Amino acid sequence: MKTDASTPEPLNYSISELAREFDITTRTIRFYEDKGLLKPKRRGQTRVYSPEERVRLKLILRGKRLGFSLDESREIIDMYDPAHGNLEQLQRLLKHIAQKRTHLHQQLRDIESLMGELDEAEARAKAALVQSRVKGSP
Amino acid sequence: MKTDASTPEPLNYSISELAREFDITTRTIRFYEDKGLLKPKRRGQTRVYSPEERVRLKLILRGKRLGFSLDESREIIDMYDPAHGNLEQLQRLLKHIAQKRTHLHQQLRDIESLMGELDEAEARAKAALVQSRVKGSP
DNA sequence: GCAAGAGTTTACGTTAACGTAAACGTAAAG
DNA sequence: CTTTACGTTTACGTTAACGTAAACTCTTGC
Repeated sequence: MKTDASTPEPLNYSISELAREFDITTRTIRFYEDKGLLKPKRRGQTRVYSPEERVRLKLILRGKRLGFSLDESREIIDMYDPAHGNLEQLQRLLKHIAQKRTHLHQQLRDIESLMGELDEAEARAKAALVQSRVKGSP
Repeated sequence: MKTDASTPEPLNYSISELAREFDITTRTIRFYEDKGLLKPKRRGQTRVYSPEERVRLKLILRGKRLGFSLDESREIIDMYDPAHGNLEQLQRLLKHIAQKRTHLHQQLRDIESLMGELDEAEARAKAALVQSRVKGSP
């Protein structure tokens, strides 16, 4: 049994469809291609994006939200493919993965700190707001 | 009772001390000052950084780790001070805080996804590594 | 008294990540 | 046939966040 019958995968996307979906410009998408992050097929001279390419784009944008450079996003995306074969590269890949994990852990700590501080800031603001009402509306 | 006797606060820091501690250049620190993120005192013409300024610097660098621009970091730092008095600004501050929280939640989701994917990638790599050993060392 | 070391200002250079615009091709609609 | 919509390439412009270097000041140890 082939696990299908779930998503009817639109098979392909145009550049403007992707631009609309992710709220970016076509210029941006072409720029990513220039940088080697995307490699769409061509129908004539027009770019045609497969679902896989769409996923890559999503990964790039997620990377951006985490403050990654395009090069970093490329590295991460490269971790997905069947690991370039040889043994030495696999070792490096594992190291690389470990590094990224460390990075993410730091980000987690940073976010937790900031969240807590936002809580305090909000509390102070609300307190000040009450004061301001007392003095403001007699 | 004054809650003291804990940290012997070095009282002040030179620009190069801070640069060393946070592993950045003095140029970077001066740049942040140019952009209005730091306002050290002066002893003569030399910059003198208080513990408070040091904290601001830490906040800026944490912001960088989270992919924030200097302007965003400035906004966040501004949330800490006694909320500029008037009522309307307090409302906006609260909205602003809510926005940042939303942003952080998105980042949390992104990190969780990426973590999971790193796990999978690592598993695949390790599996491939085993295969490579079997074929590689007879 | 002077060389070394730390600090300062001023200014031009650089890189990443796009924006913006010109100039052109192509296919469907009226 | 020509307008409209979408696509393409090429190229110059822009902004953020520093790097790099020159030219100068101050203090401190020898």
